[in-house]
Amino acid sequence: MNERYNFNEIEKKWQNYWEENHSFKTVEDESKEKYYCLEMFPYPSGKLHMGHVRNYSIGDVIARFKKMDGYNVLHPMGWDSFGLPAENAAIKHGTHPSEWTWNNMAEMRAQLKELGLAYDWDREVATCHEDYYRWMQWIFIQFYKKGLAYKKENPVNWCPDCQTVLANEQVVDGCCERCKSPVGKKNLSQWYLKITDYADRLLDNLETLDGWPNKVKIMQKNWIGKSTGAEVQFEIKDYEETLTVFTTRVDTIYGTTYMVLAPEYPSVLKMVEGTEYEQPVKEYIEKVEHMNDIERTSTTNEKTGVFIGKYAINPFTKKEIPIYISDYVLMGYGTGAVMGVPAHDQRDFEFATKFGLDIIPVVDPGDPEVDLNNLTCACAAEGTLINSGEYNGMNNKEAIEKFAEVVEQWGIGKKTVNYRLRDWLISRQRYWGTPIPMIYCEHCGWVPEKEENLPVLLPTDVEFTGKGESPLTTSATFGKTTCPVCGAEAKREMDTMDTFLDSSWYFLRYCDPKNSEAAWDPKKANYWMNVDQYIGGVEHAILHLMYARFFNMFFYDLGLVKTEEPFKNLLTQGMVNKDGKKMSKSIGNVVSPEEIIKTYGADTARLFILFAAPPDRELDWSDAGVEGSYRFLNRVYRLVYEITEKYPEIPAEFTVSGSADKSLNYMLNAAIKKVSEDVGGKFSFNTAISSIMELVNEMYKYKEGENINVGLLGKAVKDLILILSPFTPHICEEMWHHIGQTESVTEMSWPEFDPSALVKDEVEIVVQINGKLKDKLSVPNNMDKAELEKVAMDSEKVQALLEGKTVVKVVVVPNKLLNIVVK
RNA sequence: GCCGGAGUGGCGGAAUUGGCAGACGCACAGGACUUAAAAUCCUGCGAUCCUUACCGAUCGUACCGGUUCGACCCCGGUCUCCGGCACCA
Repeated sequence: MNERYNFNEIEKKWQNYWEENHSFKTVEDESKEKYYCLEMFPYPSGKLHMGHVRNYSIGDVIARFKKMDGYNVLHPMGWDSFGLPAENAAIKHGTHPSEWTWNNMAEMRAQLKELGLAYDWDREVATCHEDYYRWMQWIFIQFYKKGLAYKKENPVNWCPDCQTVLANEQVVDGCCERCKSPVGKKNLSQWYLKITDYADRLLDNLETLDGWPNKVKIMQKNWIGKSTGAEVQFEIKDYEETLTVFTTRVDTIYGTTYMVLAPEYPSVLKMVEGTEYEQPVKEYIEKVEHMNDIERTSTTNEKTGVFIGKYAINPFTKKEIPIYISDYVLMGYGTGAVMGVPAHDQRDFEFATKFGLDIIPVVDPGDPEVDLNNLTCACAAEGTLINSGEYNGMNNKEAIEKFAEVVEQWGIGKKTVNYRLRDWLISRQRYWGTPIPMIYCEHCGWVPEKEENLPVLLPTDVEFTGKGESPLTTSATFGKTTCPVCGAEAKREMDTMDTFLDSSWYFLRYCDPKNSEAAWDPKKANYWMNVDQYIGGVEHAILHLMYARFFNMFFYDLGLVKTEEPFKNLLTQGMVNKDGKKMSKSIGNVVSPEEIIKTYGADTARLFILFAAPPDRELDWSDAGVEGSYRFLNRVYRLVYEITEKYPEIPAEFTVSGSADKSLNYMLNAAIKKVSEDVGGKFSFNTAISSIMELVNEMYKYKEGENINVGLLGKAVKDLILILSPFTPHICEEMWHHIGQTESVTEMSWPEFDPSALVKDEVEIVVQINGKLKDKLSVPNNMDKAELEKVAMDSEKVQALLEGKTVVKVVVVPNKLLNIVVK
């Protein structure tokens, strides 16, 4: 060990050591308790950013700690390597997406290794590798076989200029992010996964996820958006068809004064055909078609709509009510038809006001401030029914149940549940993704590729123009095949899968990454799953984390995994900002991990990022703060160096005696305890580090004192290195070997604290008068209440302060505090 | 609009969950070492007041109120900021 802390040399040295010794290789071992620590794998964009560094530093501390704590730790890393940027790079630079991606992965892998992350690199997976996407295709076919994958024509985002479908994320302010032209809707036949079949389980299971942040659970709950209500059928006057509405407020049905359909409602055109309403209705539908989602769903819009010339009949009042179409009703939710109750729904109120429709109050909240005959806005409050025939006086909550029963008896409706959650559109007109392993045959329709023929490989003879359909269509060979059922000539599906599918099961592939017979061996998955700790950005709170849960439930149903939920505990880390703003190229406040590692080393970068803020909070990057972390590591290094220089022989046996010894021993054991708790479960890395800093300060003080107990000091050095090692592994490995250890610090057991060292001989008691701090007393530990009270009352200071006062009461908390209440 | 979360020194953040508010670090100021600087070490560092100074006093965890011997912590209300959902019937 050098006199000076040369992080460059040290870090390379130990990274090579770990690699050569396969220090983090893991195999299944039934005799040991397992711990699966997982961080969200990155998209190989080319360079690591600080968000990655934070994410992986957190995971690394946990993984290293758990390993030292005796667990068999699985800590893998891989690449979410399919996706659009590779294709855009191909268009821009003329490189193949594959080349671009693999180059990036190599570069980022090197950066991850520079951070000294304890991964089992033998388990590395890349979703763009045929060994991976082969099983992705197999999984898709299992979905298909269970009836959970289907093809359907639906309106999707369409850029007329680029001639392609766009993902929702690629539509910015209603325009194509690449060419800026307005995005429209187009009906396309696309593949969907029936995630809605799992809506209830996805929702109900949230209750069991005790180890998840509440915030994420609520976000998923909102996203699933379950609402219970009823469907009710309305007859149409002089027309044979009926219309069914969905409502959560069937209790207000007597107040229904009109009906609205979504403009896309299938039978609207038929209903107006040949009437004077045909023209205006068509015009309105066309206008709505040209609106993007932002325009259409804005709540600030004034209500618009068109009367279609027909009347529905309210089944309860038998009154005729006019039927409109309006863009505020969405075809994709409920039935696409809504009963308009202006008195009790704000949207309906606005619509009715605009079109001069009746507003009939049917629920009286009994609130004197609400003038039911002169409403200025809809009244959504609970109350009793009025204007509701025989049901007047009934509580409206009861009426919800009652009316649902009534419509069911009449055979015109039933209680139903609706979800905001939609089926998952997984088709992408892209090249760089998993080919959907489906084949279209004239005779047999859509059939899956035979499982033994997988993978359906991505062809290499394709062009990337950024225009037209999927680049797969430009391949001379890809599309032509034969039907797996009848053998006739057939065509392959040209679309690829949404990359969110790839990332929905990678945690299972890590359990058995090289399996060529199956996606994974359930035995291995049963050993490792579920993930004990998952760590990643909160931006994945809904999509990724819900898709992965959906997949895992499906695998559970197939008997491929033993738990429904894949992630037992979840930690969502906060963003890394600079000067209070998100780091971004356009603002120019990006701090690159590369530079920091070059200037200060990986250990400093890791330490700072863990020390500067609790993991789930935002972290503001501070150059001065990094300096501070660097200074601390230098301080530790110097401490160890100086001690070993001065005391080449450290006795193994020693006794703790004298106040200085006791104080150091106390600090040492307190730090071990604190770090164990903070890293082991609370994930409060910042306070763990601060307790190590306190220990280091104490050791410096002790070292300069008299009567040095070399044995004790040596023990402190040893434990200090051990408890610091999960945070800053390189420097600790260096110091560990320097103090004469021959095994890697990563193979060591986590030190245990000695509870007796934490028992102080004397404790400080706070003396309060009327709750205000007045004095502090040093008394023997565990002094009993009565004696404590006596000692306190006898103290000069208290005596003086009590002059002329009457003591009403004395509250004593042993070993802590004493409060004298006076008048 | 609905649903969450948060508000503590100049800054990042602590506080065993009702018991010394401000640990640890950063910044700043003063000092030591040095020809000098860097590095390092030592001291101070919530506000106001009193005092020559030491000692001390009062206030202080967004704001107002409550419970309690005692409140950053519990309860009621208000404000601000952040996040999610949102014409979902």
